[in-house]
Order: sequence, then C-alpha cells, then structure tokens
Amino acid sequence: MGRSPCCDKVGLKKGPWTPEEDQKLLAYIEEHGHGSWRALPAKAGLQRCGKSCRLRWTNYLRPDIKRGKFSLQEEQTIIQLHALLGNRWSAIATHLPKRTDNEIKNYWNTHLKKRLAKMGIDPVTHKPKNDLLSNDGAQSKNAANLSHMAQWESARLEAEARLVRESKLRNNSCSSHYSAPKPAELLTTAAAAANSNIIMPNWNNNVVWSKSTVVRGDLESPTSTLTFSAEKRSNNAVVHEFVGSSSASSETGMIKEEGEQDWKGFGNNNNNSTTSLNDQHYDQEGLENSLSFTSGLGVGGTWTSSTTSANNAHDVGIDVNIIAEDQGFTSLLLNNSDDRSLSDGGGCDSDNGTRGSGSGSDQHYHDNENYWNSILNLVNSSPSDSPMF
DNA sequence: AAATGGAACAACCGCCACACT
DNA sequence: TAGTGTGGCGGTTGTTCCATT
Repeated sequence: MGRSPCCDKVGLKKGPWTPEEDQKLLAYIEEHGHGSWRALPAKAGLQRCGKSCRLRWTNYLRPDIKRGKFSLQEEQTIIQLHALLGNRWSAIATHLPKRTDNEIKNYWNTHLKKRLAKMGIDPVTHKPKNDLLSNDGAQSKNAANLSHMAQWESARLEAEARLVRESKLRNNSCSSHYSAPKPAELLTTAAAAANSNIIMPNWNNNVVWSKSTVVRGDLESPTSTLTFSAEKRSNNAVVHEFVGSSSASSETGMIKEEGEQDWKGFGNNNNNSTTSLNDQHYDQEGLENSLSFTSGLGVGGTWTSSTTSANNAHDVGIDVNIIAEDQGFTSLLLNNSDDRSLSDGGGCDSDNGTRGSGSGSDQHYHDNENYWNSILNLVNSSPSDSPMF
C-alpha cells in the first residue's frame, strides 16, 4: 500500500494565500503551536494541506523573518557560502539570520546567479568562465564538480568519524584503546581532490582570486543541514572555546535574535541529534559585546584565536574552532596549499585583486590568504570590518 | 493605452531521511 | 525488519509586477 500524497484530497485549496488564511494559521499556531502539520489544517479551519501550511509558516508567516532587500553583506555571504556549500540553501540560510532558504534560493536564482554570470564567473563552480573555456573546458568543469563533491565527501566523512568517535567515547568513556580514524586520515583523498581555486567576486568589479585550501567548516553530509558540534564535554574530548567580541550590528553575523527562541515552544518536536547553529547557547544579553561558544572535539590539538587567520573573527559565525580542530588535519591542509601562511586574515581585500602585473597560474592563484579566511572574516566580522564594503 | 517580455517572488512538487509502529 | 507517517529540502512552476515598446 503506497503512501498517499500530502495534498491528494479533493477540495483542498492551492495557490496564493489570502490574508484570512494567514490569519487563521497565525492565530492557531500562536495559540497551539503547529504540532502535527498534517492535522493542523483541519484544526485551524483551513482548506489547505499540512505541507502548504508548513511552507507558508516557515517561509512567510514566521515572526522571525526579515523581508526585503538583501544587504551587500548578505549577498557576499550567500555567494561565499554557495561556493562552499553549493545549493544547500537551508545550510546557507543557517548563516543568514532571519532569512529563509526559499528566499535565499530565489535571490540567488534571480539576482546573484545572473550577476556572477555577468561578471564572467560561473555561478556553479565559482570559477571564471574563461578558466573553463580555456584549457580543456570539460576537464575543468569536471574538476570543479569534483571539488564540490570532494568537499562534501570530506565533510561527510568528518561527520561520520566524529559520530563514531563520540559514540565510542560515550560507551567506553574510560577506555584508551579506541582509535577512531582521524579525520585527516579519512579526508586525505577528498582534501587533495578538493584543493581548487574558487572565485570571490565583489561588486566593485574586482574579481578576487582565492585558492581554496579545503579548510572545512563543520559540514555534515549533503543530506543534512550545516551544523556545529555542540558536544558535551566527554572524558577525552578537548573542548575548544572561542570568545570573540564585537560591536557588530545585528544585521550581520550569526546572531540569534529573540524570536527564534520564542518560537521553539510552538510544538517544535524536532529532536535533531545534532545541534544547529541556532541552538548554540548564545547569551542574548551579551551579544552586542561578546559571544562565546564551545565546540567539543575529540581530537587533540589546541587552537587560539591567533593561530589561524580568524584572529579578527567576531560574533558567531562559521565555527572557527572547528577549522583548526585537528592540527594534523590542519597541517595536511596547509601542506596541500603550498604552505601558505594563514596569519594574515586580510580577507578579500583589494590586495588580492592586484594581479595585473602578475603572470601565469601563480598569479592566477594569487594568495588570498585563502578562500576560507575570507568566508570567515566576512561572515564573522561586522560590515565595517570588511574591506569589501 | 495596450501589448509584450522579463524580473521577482510565492508556492508547489517530488524526493529523501528519520521516527515510529 | 518492513511499512508507514511526517517533516525537510531543493528544484521547478505559476503568478504578479513592472519596464519597455
């Protein structure tokens, strides 16, 4: 017996929502929470399917949604995260407070994609189109795809390794015999394959070249959302802590706003085994001045804010600690990137675009301190910190 | 003023993963 | 363990708005 489609009932309304419907849905959820979406329409007196209600709520009615024009900062973040994550809109949305994945997706398709294309950057690979056309186009494209895939694969392997590690640590908290494979070991192949250059544009018509060195965020497998490890302290786990400070406005950065927590009470029965960014224990009152979060990691190694380029990281954003969670892994990555220094977190400043006098591929891959630094800087820093704007 | 085409956005559809029985 | 229900995600489509001719 097959499963019946969500909206197969005759008589269910489709199409645009009316203000009355919105009101009904809003009122019901405010009073009862959404509970089971499937059951909601009947209870709320709506001739809609549950799925439609859920979409309407998550994409439009939720109070913690910011609508309207995307800021430059947001645009930049989207582009960079897209280069990193591909079309994982929900993951990208995690880093854009108050924006929905649908909105970001639409904005990408209608604005950013075209703009990148106009600038001669392939919106899929984030590489210059010339690059793809010259040499062997198909080969380059394949390499780019491979890059994305490799990043995914590396993230997936990392997540798996961590899960195994965590469960082992819990089960054998006192055992020292466990030797889960280090992420670096798991990732060697993927990391090597993923070592490719990605372009970061800015809207001043400078194309900023960067070389991705496959430093990775804490990505999960492609089928799940981008999350950060909010691991409980286990016996063997080293817990890195990053404390940043910022005067950034709430418009940028990964700041959790009031509404997000408020709505947790509305029947949200998600029991994700992982903790999303939104679940990080942000101290709301302290957001404006300081933020702290921890990331437990089961692999040895220490990291301070000065050991990576993210020395000017502010706020909460991509989990900087994780990038340097494993020195072995980091070393591997650094080696793969021709031992490029990461100490100068200048991000994607104009320096990186000054390649006019250069020649050949070396200039082509002109140091940008690396692509990830830019992402980190941009996502983590206030707009005023960004040389881009 | 009407027609047309493109842009922007809301909503739908199909698939998938996970939880539950 | 298989079957089923549910929610989430990404791709796509439909509709509306607006500028141009």
